[in-house]
Amino acid sequence: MAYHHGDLRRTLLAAASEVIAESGPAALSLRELARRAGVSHAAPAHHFGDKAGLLTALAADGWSMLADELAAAGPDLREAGVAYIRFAVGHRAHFDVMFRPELYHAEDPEVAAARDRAGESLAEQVGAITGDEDARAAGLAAWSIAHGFAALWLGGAFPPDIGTNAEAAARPVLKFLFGQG
Amino acid sequence: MAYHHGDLRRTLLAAASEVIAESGPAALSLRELARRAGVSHAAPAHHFGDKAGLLTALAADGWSMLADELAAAGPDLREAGVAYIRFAVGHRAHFDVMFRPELYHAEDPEVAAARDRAGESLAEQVGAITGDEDARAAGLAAWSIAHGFAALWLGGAFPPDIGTNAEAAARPVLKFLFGQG
DNA sequence: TGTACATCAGTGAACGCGCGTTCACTGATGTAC
DNA sequence: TGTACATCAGTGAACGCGCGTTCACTGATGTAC
Repeated sequence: MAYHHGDLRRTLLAAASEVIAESGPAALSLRELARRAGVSHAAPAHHFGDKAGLLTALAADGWSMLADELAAAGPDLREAGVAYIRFAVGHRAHFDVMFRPELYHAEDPEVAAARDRAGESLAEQVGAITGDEDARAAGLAAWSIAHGFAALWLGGAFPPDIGTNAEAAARPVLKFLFGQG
Repeated sequence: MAYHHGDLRRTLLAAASEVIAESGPAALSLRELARRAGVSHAAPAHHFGDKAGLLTALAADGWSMLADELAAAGPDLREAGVAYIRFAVGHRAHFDVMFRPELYHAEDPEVAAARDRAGESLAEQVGAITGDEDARAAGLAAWSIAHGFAALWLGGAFPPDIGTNAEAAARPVLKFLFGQG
């Protein structure tokens, strides 16, 4: 192992994802990340300042990826819901952290920009299918159902016979909200 | 202060609710609870065995209260959604813990019984408004939207202009799901 | 091509802290007689 | 009414642990000349 790791920042973020996906953000310690990266225990602080700094980087990445996936889903609100759930299941650690603003610097400019970008995607998709009157309630409903499904799925709250494919399980549920069309 | 507290178990659970509502379950320590209850630091372990034991008691209380509130909402599914959200906002600590089964003994018989009771309430309410065909998807949709709204509300994810009354904000959202009737 | 130097990524020893758990104990309560 | 005894709620000292943070340092890299 060279003295200079070369890509330690990215390696530490990947290790953090693993730990959080396995045991939640509470179980995260900088020393554990250092151990996983094969690096001295003081190295993570060198890159991120402190634990909140590392989680801020993770949250920023998460909001940014979510914004990309929502934009890629196109104007179909139901597809956006599926994309939201796919993101949550596929990037569990990011999803977990993003919605715990008390764990990171939520007002960090990079985080705020990515979060706003995700919000705008959703707003456009909602606007495309509703009148202005119902737009707000429809947007909250769409967000709530996708978020709730993802959270309950990740928490293992659904009965076991729902299977292991979140996307397939989600489609009929989202269909119920947005009609059969 | 008498040597025998008299109601320490209940006092410790109440203190745990406060701490969790303020800072999340990760911030909970038995020693902090003992401090709040004005009792020696070893006393909580005496009552609950360990931290997971205390959270198990909290989860059991939570599922039981939720089951009661769902039953009290009557056969109207939309009212059940409102009751679910009211419970989450009013008993934030219980709600937080209930859906983190990794933190407590989720297979504890008392927990399982209360959780099943809540599930049966929901199933009855869903059955009352849908054919059998859609019952499953409708049930998951109803649970998802109520749970998602509650989680996003508690996480402070909604825009500030949504106000401070969760129940009032939730009604038009739930209406969007279950029709205008 | 070679040397000097600045920069900065990562080290490792040291610190103090709060935690969970253990365990022999003490004091209050209630019951038997 | 009084005494003996069992029970159990709560004590407090002690332990070892992993953590975050600090700080003087060392080794690798890149650039100027």
